[in-house]
Amino acid sequence: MEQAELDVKMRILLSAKKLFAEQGFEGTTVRQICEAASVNLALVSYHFGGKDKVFIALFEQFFPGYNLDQYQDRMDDPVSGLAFAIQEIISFTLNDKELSDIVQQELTMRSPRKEIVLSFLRPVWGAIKQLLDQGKAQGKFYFESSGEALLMIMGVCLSHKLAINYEAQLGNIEADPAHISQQAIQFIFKGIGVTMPSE
Amino acid sequence: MEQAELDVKMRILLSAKKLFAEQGFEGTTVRQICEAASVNLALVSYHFGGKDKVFIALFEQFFPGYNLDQYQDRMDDPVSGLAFAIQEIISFTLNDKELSDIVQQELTMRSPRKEIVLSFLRPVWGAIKQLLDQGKAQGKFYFESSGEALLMIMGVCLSHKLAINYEAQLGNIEADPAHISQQAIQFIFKGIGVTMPSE
DNA sequence: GTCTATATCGCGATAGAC
DNA sequence: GTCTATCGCGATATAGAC
Repeated sequence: MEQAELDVKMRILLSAKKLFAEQGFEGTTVRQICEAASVNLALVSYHFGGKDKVFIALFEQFFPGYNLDQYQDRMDDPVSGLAFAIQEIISFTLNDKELSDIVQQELTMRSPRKEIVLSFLRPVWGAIKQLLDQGKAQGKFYFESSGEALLMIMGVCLSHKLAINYEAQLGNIEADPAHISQQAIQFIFKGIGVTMPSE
Repeated sequence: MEQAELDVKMRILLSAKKLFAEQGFEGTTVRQICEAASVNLALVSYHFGGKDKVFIALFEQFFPGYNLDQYQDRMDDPVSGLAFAIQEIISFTLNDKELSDIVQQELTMRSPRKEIVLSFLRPVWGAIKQLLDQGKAQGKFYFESSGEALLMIMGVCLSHKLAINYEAQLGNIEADPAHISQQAIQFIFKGIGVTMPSE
């Protein structure tokens, strides 16, 4: 009956992810999670050991586990490596909007869960910072400080998530992932003085 | 004794702002607010009518009430107007980090408080969108869609708030408001193809 | 206006039957 | 592994003394 167990655990995780994203961790009750998952109230504690543990399990289960080394060959050149990384990040934020909403929520407060989230994020941004430093050393990027450039890049990568709040104001915005990545890469490359690679 | 009343109300508001920013609205209790404000537990209900009303009062009290028309003359030229607006927004997010953290939290979830927050934000971004459209019409800005450009600008304006999470990784970042605005304006202007105005 | 005391509720967690 | 029933706590809000 291991299939059954995985099934219940997964249903809890998926419901929790959805509800945490919509209402925040504190704003979500175990009762809501269990109702949404069609699961008995006691099973969150039984399977995970409490609401906090569900949060951790969420990231272990759904945060993309790259292993950025796996893409080492594509990361060799700073320019195409940066383009690839930006596209991967935007792809993740579009693919799992719930988890990336949770990330954003937790990062803006001093929650006890912040360190968990950061432990998953740091390697990703670290790899990009490295690309920026390499690119600058090779004379391919133009900025004063790679830390500041990285911040702006983070902002642009996350900006499309703001769109949902301003739909009426923004006019018709293309929702296609490839297009969004493309726009972001263009904007960022202009910002750091790179001419677009010819694919 | 009106001075005393204002004093208690203000102490409640300031404590609530701080705690909401740190812990989120749902993660903060009325008890915590009252303790931080050195005020009796019953006074939040007495003066504001409940925790939710405190949230609304927060924005009415602390959200910068411009009246962007007030700066109409500085907004006449799209280029200098945009630079001015970016600087004002970053200035606000640096000046009241708590309120801008609250904004960011509420925007990522479907909270009942979201509409309140948006009603304060929409005029600001609307004015900037107008600048973008004007600038494009005058051949001063280069982007495909003003909606998409606005999103990236939002992202860059908010990006410096991410810095606190990655201090160790970013290296030494200049914290001076003028410098942060300057960097953001430069990056954005490059992104939309504007050469820096000579002050 | 401010306090204490308390009503009422909903939370997370668990004991124990099945 | 799943259920019901419930414990114990802490939440918001308020009644009523001062």
